[in-house]
Amino acid sequence: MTLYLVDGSGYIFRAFYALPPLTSPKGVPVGAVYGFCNMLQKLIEKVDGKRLLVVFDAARKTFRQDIYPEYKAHRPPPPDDLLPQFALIRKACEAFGVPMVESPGYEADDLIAAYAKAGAAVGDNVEIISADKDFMQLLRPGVTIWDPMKNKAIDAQVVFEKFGVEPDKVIDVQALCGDSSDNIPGVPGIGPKTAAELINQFDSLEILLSSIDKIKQPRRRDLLTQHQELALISKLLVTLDENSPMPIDYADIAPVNVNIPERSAFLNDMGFFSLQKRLQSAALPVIFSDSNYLCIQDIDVLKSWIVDATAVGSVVIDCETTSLNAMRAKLVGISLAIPTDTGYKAAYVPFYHLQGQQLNFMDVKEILAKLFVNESVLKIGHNLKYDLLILRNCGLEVSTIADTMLMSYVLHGGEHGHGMDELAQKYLNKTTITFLDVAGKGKSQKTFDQIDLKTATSYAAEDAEVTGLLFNLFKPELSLNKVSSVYELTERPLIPVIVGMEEAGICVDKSWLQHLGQDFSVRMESLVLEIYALAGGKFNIASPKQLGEILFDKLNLPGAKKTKTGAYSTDSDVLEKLASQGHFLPEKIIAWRALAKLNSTYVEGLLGAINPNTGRVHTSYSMVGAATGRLSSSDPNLQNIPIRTEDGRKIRQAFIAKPGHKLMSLDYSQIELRLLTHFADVPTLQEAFLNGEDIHVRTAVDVFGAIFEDVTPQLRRRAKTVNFGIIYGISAFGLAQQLAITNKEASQIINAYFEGYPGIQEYMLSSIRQAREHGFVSTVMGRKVHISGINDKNSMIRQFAERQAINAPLQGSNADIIKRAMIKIYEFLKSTNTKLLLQVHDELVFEVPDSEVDVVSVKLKEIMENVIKLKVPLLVDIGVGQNWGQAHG
DNA sequence: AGCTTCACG
DNA sequence: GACGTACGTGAAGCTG
Repeated sequence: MTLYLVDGSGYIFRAFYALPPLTSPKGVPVGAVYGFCNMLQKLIEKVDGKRLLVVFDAARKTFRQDIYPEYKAHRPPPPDDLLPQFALIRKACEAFGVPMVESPGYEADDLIAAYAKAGAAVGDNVEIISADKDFMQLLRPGVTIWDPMKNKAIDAQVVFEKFGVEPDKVIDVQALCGDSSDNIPGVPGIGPKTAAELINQFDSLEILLSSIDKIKQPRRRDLLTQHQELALISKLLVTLDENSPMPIDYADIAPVNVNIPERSAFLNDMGFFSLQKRLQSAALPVIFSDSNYLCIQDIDVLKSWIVDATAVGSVVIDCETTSLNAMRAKLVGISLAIPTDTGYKAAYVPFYHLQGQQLNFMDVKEILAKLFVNESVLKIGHNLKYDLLILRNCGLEVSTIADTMLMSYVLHGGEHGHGMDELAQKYLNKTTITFLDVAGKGKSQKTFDQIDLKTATSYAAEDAEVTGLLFNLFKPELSLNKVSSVYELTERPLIPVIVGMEEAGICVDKSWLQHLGQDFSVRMESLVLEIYALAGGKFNIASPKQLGEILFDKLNLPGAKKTKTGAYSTDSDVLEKLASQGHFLPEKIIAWRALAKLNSTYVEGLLGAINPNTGRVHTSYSMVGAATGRLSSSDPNLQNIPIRTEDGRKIRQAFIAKPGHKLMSLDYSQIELRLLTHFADVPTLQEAFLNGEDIHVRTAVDVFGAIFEDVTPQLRRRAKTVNFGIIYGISAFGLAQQLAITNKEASQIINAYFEGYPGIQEYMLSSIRQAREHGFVSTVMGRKVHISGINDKNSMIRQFAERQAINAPLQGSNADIIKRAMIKIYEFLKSTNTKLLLQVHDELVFEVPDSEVDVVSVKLKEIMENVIKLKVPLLVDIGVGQNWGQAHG
């Protein structure tokens, strides 16, 4: 048995100073209470049936003041914001069902010592939850200490580092060196180092005092002789009273007994919504089938399942294939799950496994096709975008869909990932069989068609069942959490749009890429020779480690910076600084790196990504990749095709329209700054956007105080940097870095910005406040982006979260707007021969028949600009050309 | 597998 | 008083 003893009073003070100030909806300061509840919950999760006792100080006056009136006398009274939190923390203990004790005349520390002794007496383990050094004296076999703020154990080694002695001698050292924070006098003139040395030599204070004549140093001898009394009193003061009275008998400490309604009421009262939500989603009763999944090998059995699914009105589907890349994958089987009274029944229908008795796919297809297009049967899937693409490539269409991955995304975006294995663990308390479990990993990894039917069934059917159970769980949550509209109007209708884009792919000019590859390679070869000559020898230019050593050890160039792992940094910031000082080697490295990047990532990457069947490149969009609501693109990533340099634009020119067509690009102009203007309601910026002004020039005027006609390109660029900085949740340091100015100058610019654009600072503060109070921020469409770490005690983590809170509504609203535009455009394009091919966050790329260019472009622009009515107009720029380079303008 | 660097919005 | 930051992604090569 373990007893956990929480130093409640100590924790309150530490939490109060370590955590950011937080107020409840009623305006009561609750920062320390929040920290306390979190800590308590973590403990309760860990404790699991064992016992927990929170110990408080009863009042300021204790027996120690009788011995020594000055004890803790200089301590200021607790700050006003902390006072009301003492009572709230006691309420928190009640709400969490945790017993607590206090005893008049004794400090929490004494009670903890007494309970620790009682625990040791009956052979229990005792863990003290506190970072207070005064507990170190209690450390012994059976008694451990845990620092709840730093989340680490305080063991004998930590004690030795602090006091220079073993735990059992700590009080002797404290008696000698005293403690200014508690006003314990000790022996004046003796510090911790000397104290430890003396105690290690003499073993205890008493032996030391009786052997003063053995001390060689005359000064120490005098001090000790003169202040013997003080030393003995100090020892009394620091020694915890193991015999203090225990208000609850050791044997009667009740196990934790949570009263859930009471806890909910308390947490809601405090405004701790994120904690409340976390606790609600824990411990849900979910019934799994007996895991005796059926492998369907008989056509009549399959038919009966379809009858069932049709009768119930919903079915989970999950395709098993040979590849994660949907455009290259071959379908080998489909699992199904159908709701029952208690949960789901699940089965697997294999047809293209290499071994085992299976149905003929043509027969299966015929039966499933009817089910899939039946609009009164809901087809549920996890990442249905993938399954829809696979099925479409087999000639199967699916209507009326629900996607548990997207449900998780709108409910829990920013909280955690949305993979099925992770969700099953988190929400169903179920460890699923993973693909790696059945297929192995590395070179010997099997494809799914090589898996035996029994194993395949247990994996595939389980996935279908899990998906069904997740659907049951998430569906009611959507409206409870007010995210139904994001799910129904944005995420779900986007699925077929993305399927269409991935299926369409885009044409790349193979011979142009090969030509570019040649050109880049030749230029790299000559750079390599120059680099070796400048470096005085051969080395691997692609190795940052070797490069760093050459630049900073061998050539002793200035400005060496270290990365967080201690290696030399050789990133472009560093190299460019060196190059600007006239060093040739860094300049050549920069040039080589640019070409190496273009060659490997783009020339070779894109050539390798051409699908042999379609001759086009098909990216895969992740609908849940970015917490803010953005899409992400991979395999290959077509959202980071170069454009900023001349060589880079040559890569972009490789994306071409098919014969008789043009590529057309429509992008939202300054959409995030417009959104900021909308959210912050800044009159001058609204006016500037209404008048179609150059917004960065305007900023130069408003913030730098320039005259409109005098804004140079350089000044405009600086203003642009500031505008971007604002969107990113500006910090003086970050802006200073970016503009190569001092922190002070950067702060002045930021202040000028806040003054010139009233509303901006309020927007930032309200975003941060919302994140603190609710754990998420919201976009224009009501998407929630959860922000974690906003209440963290570590200021770095906290400030990072604050910048996220500022940026996420802007980035996320942009994502919402373009997604809604894509959905509307998809409907419109059904009546044309134009296809939407790519999305790059604020840009859409289309392949348009030459004859449709004029008509379609007007309509697309209109749709995009009118997705939503903001306090500023949305503006879309259009470009058309034979390739993406031309189209982007 | 983690780190570093760099491509984009 | 020190710390170490601009927001969001994915891919490639090196290193251990």
